[in-house]
Amino acid sequence: MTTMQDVATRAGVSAKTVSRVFNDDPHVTEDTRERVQAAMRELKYVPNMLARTFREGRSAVIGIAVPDVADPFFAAVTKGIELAAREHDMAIVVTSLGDNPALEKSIIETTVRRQIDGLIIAPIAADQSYLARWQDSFPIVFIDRIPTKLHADYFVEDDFGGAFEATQHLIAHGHRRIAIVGDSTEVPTTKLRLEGYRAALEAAGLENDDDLIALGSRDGDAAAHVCRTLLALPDAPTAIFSSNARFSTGVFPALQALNRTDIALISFGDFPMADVLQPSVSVIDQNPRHVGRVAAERILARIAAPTKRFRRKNVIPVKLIERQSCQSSVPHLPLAASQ
Amino acid sequence: MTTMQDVATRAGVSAKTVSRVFNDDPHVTEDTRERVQAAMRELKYVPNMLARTFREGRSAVIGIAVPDVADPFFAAVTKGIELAAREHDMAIVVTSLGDNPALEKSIIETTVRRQIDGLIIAPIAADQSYLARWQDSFPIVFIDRIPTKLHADYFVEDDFGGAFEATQHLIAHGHRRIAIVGDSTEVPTTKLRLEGYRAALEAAGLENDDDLIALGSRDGDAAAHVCRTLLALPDAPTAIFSSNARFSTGVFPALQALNRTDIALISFGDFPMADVLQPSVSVIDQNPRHVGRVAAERILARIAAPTKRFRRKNVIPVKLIERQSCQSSVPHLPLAASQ
DNA sequence: AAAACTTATGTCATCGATGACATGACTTGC
DNA sequence: GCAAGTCATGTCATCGATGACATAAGTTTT
Repeated sequence: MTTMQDVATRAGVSAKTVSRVFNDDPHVTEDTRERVQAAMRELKYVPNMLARTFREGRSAVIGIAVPDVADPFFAAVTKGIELAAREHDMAIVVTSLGDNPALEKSIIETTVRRQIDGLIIAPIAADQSYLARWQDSFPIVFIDRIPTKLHADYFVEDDFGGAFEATQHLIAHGHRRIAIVGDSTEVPTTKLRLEGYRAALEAAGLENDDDLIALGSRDGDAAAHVCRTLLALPDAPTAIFSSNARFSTGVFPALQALNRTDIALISFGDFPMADVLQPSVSVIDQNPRHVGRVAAERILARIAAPTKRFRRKNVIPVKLIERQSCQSSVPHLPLAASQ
Repeated sequence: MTTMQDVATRAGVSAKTVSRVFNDDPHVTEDTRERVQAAMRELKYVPNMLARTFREGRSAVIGIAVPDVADPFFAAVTKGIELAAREHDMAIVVTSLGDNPALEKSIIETTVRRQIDGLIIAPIAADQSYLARWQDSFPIVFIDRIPTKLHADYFVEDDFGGAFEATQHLIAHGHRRIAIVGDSTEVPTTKLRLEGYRAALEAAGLENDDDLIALGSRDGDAAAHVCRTLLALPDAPTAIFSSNARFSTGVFPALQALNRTDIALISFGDFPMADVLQPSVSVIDQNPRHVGRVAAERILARIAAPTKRFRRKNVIPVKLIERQSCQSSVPHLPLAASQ
């Protein structure tokens, strides 16, 4: 590793002068500048970022903590963050939190020690109060899920609105018995989506049947199982609202295996190939890349202007992408309540 | 930010003693240790990793550079690397190279300045000689594609073998006119897959029709277009070998749109939902997570034993996953050549 | 021509943790 | 009772880059 001192010796100047040349300081004669540059080239000098960032106390790194980097949703979020970060010469350190909430805190703390300049987190635990002590060291932005027991910036999708729209869409296609599948209502996101679902049913004057609320799945396979149970009910649903793309990729094959593609399906969250499945699956699109970008931009803005005030709560609108999966031939029954 | 000096002052000792307590040095009295630990707790001391790693000249970071973090294949590779790295308290810094080969070098150089301890790269450019100068600073491991103009460790899938097997599989299902779709043969991976394809045709005594070699696509959409062109040929293929999952996700919908799911399809590289499409798509599975893990383990092994010798070239076997997409009802024609 | 300023370059200290070595207190052995 | 040894703790220098300040030339002003 060539250091500035090595270059300085070679060029017959002091390390400080090399530093000046490197940083385009105008107070260097053309002659000296050229000698130093020649020395840098000969010795293939490359700055030691670690030294510089250490001195400045900042690492030019944004930490990202998501449940799973390999999940298409978070992979896309990561990409959005990366592109925005790169425009400011920032690198990203990525961590998967996994699915054990108990580990969240320690995983984050390992990341934090690296003097990151900002943290973007999609938490899995039910309490983020442990992050409070870091908040005056660097900005923290939550994505996908709102922070619990902590005040911090967040960018979440419109869970309530999206769920409402999805459910309404199913109702508009004539469905009256609509099930909701997903994980636990302890997940704030899921709770909101359930509320949106319920609100849409109520707005249409449909009754809320608890048998059709099939939450609590842990993964796609569990959702598939839940789905089979639902269809075996005496008064089975004609439509399923999957509250999360992760479960949709379990539910869809289950319907297919049962040869029940007549059951309508709508997914909160787009997923790969959803548009070419048969039937293609209608979804509420969350635009993960955009979520990543705005979260990164907020981090960067907060770094640039630490005292400026920003809107803390940010809800990103979602968009219904209509495909085929809700067009099953259900007779258009009159709604129970009048229009 | 509390420093060791702060803790030291609080506990009435020197910074060095705090360092000793922190690093479990036995030469500290129980009494002092407790006082220091109390001070650490009160001041919420957290070590400054940047200072430590700067002093040691290592950053405890593995750099990862892939064409696109959001691509499911590389997202899975990344996850594999992350899990292996975490076991050694290493973090990962992820970078997308994009699709402009001219930018590869500069993107990598920005990453390298951060004094990474190792680099895992899936290159996109046709020349990696620029990496030579880094090789004695830290280990470099190539994945997915072999290095060009550089000697370095690599872990690649069995491109030739997988392509051979895929093509053979199509032949075994009665196909005689088999097209290959993919990107440019300038990509080493694609070149090898083309060779595997050709070898399989030859082994079966089938002639090689250049009209069926439809390489050069840039993305899924281009592949879809190529696919339509192929099917419009007077003597159209009955089967398509997609040399890359990225293109399969373009080809499949194209076949579907044309209502030509009778055309057999096999993909080099599994992709999300391939198993639930109709027909489900047979693939050559590359096990990206495993690729990531072994690459990371090699980096870690090289860091631990810099002088040890390792096998540089590593070919990871691939596995044919048979699904429905090759079972189209093509009459079993006799092979042109005798068995 | 002396004072005042400008300009190129150098010296030193610093960021936080920690190795190398020093010091001083106390113990052990003969 | 004193040399040698053990142990807790401290001091200093270091990693590489760079701000603050210093110096030594040359230039302008009066």
